Amino acid sequence: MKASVDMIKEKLKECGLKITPQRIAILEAIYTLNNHPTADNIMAYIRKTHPNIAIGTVYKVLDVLVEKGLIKRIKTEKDIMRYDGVLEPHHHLFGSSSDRIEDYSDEKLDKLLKEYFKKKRIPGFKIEEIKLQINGKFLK
Amino acid sequence: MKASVDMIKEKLKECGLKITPQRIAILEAIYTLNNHPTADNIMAYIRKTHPNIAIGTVYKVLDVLVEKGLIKRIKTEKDIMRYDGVLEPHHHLFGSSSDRIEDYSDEKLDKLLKEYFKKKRIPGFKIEEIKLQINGKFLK
DNA sequence: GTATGTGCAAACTTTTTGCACTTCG
DNA sequence: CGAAGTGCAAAAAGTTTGCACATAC
Repeated sequence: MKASVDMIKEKLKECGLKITPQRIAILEAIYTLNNHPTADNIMAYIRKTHPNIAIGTVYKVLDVLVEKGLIKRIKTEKDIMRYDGVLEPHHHLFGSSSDRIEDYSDEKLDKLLKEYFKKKRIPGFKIEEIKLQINGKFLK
Repeated sequence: MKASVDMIKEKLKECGLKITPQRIAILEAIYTLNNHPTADNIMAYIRKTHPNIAIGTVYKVLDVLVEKGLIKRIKTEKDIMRYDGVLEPHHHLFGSSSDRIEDYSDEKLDKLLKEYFKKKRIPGFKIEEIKLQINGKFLK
């Protein structure tokens, strides 16, 4: 997913957020890196063009973007947060012997799950979203 | 799941780990708390009976137990690790507005998924385990 | 002009590490 | 006894916070 600066500005505006170079840079980084980057990855990428950006700002911006739903946090079993700019529903492949995380989209599977949970309710719980954590090995 | 001290000792022995009071206490805590505790939760619980246990020890023990497969780390989107003593395959319900995580077992669903992925291969990836992250709200 | 956002540095939280001492087998 | 494990305290890593200054609208 590659979003233009104009698209990014549009999105920020829709959320009622001010358009700042830092926010644009951070969103661009997430879309460009596209590999579920950490705050640090984002910093490193942005430093090239914005040498003065502060780490605190990166965290603050990421928080706001998550809050507004422009990006998502990814569940991992490390104590490092990773971010995802892909908003369309999708699943994740986790490399069991690496930090690699890849997207996995599968409409047919989603339909199957939707059907299944239409009948099968979970008592005491209202499902909002189902994501698969597919753990395994990348063959490469 | 409530494991006796003898069962715990057995498990430790099977893994080639020495049987120490600290390890027993930590495993007991995880099995008793049974709610995907954090290292801190475990500490707090253990302090009652083992006032001298060190945080460093808790982390070291947890690491070894994960490494040996006696417990698992849970993927969350917080920067705090949580642990799970249930080894049978199961899924998790995540409260979207709380830190609550509950187990969800569903053999029929597991069979469905297994069938599905028997036919549908993911190129470049060897699946080892599939876990559902079911996000939603606990009605209570 | 004013509300919002940024930079910086300090603080905080969670986890890791090193090393002397202790304990299990 | 020797290898493995523990306690302690210091440090690392990741994230959050407060406040003065800067910027978007």
